[in-house]
Amino acid sequence: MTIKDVAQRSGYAIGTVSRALNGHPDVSEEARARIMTVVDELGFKPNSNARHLKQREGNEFGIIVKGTHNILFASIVEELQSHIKDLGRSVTIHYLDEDDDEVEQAIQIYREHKPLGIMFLGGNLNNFSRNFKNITCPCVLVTNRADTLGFPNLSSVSTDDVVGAARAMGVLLDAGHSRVGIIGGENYKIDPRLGYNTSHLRFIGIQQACLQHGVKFEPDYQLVVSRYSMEGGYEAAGVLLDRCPDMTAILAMSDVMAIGAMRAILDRGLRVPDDISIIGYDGIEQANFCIPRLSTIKQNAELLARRGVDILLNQTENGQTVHEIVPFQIVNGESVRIIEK
Amino acid sequence: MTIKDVAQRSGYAIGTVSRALNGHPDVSEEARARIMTVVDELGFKPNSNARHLKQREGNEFGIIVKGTHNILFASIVEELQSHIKDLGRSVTIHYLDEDDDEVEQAIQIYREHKPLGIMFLGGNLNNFSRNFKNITCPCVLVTNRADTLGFPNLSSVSTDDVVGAARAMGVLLDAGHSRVGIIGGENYKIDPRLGYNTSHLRFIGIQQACLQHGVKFEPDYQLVVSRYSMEGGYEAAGVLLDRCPDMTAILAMSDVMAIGAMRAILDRGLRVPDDISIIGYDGIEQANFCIPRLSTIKQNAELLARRGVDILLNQTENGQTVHEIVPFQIVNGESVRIIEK
DNA sequence: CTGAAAGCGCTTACAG
DNA sequence: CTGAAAGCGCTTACAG
Repeated sequence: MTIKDVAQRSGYAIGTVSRALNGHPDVSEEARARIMTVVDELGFKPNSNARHLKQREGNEFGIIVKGTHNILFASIVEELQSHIKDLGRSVTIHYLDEDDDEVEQAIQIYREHKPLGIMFLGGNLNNFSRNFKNITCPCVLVTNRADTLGFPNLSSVSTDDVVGAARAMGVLLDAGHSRVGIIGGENYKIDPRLGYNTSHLRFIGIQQACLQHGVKFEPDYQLVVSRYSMEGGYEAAGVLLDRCPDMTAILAMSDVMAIGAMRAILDRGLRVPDDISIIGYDGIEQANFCIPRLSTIKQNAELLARRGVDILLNQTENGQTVHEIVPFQIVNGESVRIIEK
Repeated sequence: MTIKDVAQRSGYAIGTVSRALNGHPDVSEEARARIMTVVDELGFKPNSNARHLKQREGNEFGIIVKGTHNILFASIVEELQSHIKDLGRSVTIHYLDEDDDEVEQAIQIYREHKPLGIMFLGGNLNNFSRNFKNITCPCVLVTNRADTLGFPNLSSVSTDDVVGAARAMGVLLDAGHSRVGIIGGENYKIDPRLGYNTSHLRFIGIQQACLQHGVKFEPDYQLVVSRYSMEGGYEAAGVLLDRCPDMTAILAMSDVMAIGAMRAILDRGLRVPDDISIIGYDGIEQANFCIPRLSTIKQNAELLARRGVDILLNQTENGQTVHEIVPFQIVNGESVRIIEK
């Protein structure tokens, strides 16, 4: 079943069928109606390989999601989809492995789909700086800053991770916790001119908060690095509990790690927040279903998505890139105890 | 950058380049080496649109995942990927919306990718019975039974949902709970000759367990239908708590619903399991990090995946379909209390 | 408004 | 073992 069958059956040439199918204006109402009838009768669906192979410019947006397990991304994707649909545009979502090179994949997608624009959910600045020059359509990086990269077609919209982490730490310090364990992601090396990765930014925020509060910060002692998962958080909390007996609180750089940490604390016979307070980061749905409810820094998924779409659309029209910061919200759950001084 | 560039630079014809690229045997070592060098130099990647357009048979498997939010599926996908890679095969994963027609999508993928075989993660029997006849490559449906459909190229591997749910209910009944609330998914209508959907099978299992234990089962009173989400479980539990004041336990047809229900119970000032016991279904990672740990029926993701791959590979070789049942495991968490009689 | 034809980047019989 | 050529199913100038 190809466009040829539709042409034959409708009595028009395949070129006309193609034009009708793609909503070109230069097709008579009569032809359009006849062709559409046949398309319905036959249940014809165009072969997207052929279409993409020939088309010089697609009419869809692309979303590249780094990591299928990232719950925050999942909710941003959902918002993204609905916003794009609201605006009458369509979109294809590409899920990548956590450790795939998202820019390399994007180059492939760019060649093969010629999207109107690409949204990246999560990204590694190293990958961008190395290869992004090969992509020339409008793009926006969501949840990471891209201003330091200086590409003329790459916008970004993100939460200020330095300030967010500083506020998270501030919550604990204000509550009287001066011995705080940190569960963080890895601060992988980036050329400092490119900026920092998310974990590193949050690290800086924590450092700043300690400085402001006049509290000593000893990463070698207080910080344990782990994967962004419940299991990772569980293990890291175990290490911290062993290493820092005087610790009264834990800051986890993501909610999933915090949830793992909570379980580890309980398994040691301690209680949250009575013995150990805990604060997470991201504000995923699950944080609100935890027992006790998790205090956290909630990234505004809805706004990140909406601004991401608007920025990208705007960029396709006038070529202007922007690097926007979206506000976060401090969620006071039940996992932080105020210490009497 | 196309295969033409590689041909030009290597001094071979594009046909030879194509054969070298695809590992055909009839290429001299010399040509292969030279071509591969050029491919590396140029960083050439074949255009998959062109490849798929022309190729009469792809060399990859396809996985179609129904629902991006399904945590059980996510872990099965992970296992699936690694098993397929272990066997030296490659695979493309297609994520679908919860309410997309997975068979219609599969037909499109089948036409455009010509996969060696397709694995479905989750599926609606109605969709299969309506359209699956258009797919003729080997397929396997994972987590649902497909034996009643009788397609000659569709295997299945699943957990016995009737027995699983009966055991879940049995756990509660054995513990002395006779007033049990059920949080279930919708039993949508299927032609009974086709079998039942997952929620319905679990419903039947619960019914059977009650019968066996000589306990009355009144769906209209005891059962609340909801979405498979924490929020859904939360709301459903609220309804049950209002409606059934003498209820001492809840069975949720999925862990995520159970987690939502736990939070709802706490928000009413009740405790798990002291006031209300709860058991889930699926055995997702998160169940083990809950506070209290969730008792549940754990589907064996690793085995479902491994058998799924083996069955599909076997089917590609000898055309035989099988419908396999994989054992589950009862996880005794901390969420079920034994009532003194 | 419509048709005929070129061509997108590959793969694959077919010769040699 | 290698090359020349046909063709996959579309889109898109180009005529008319």
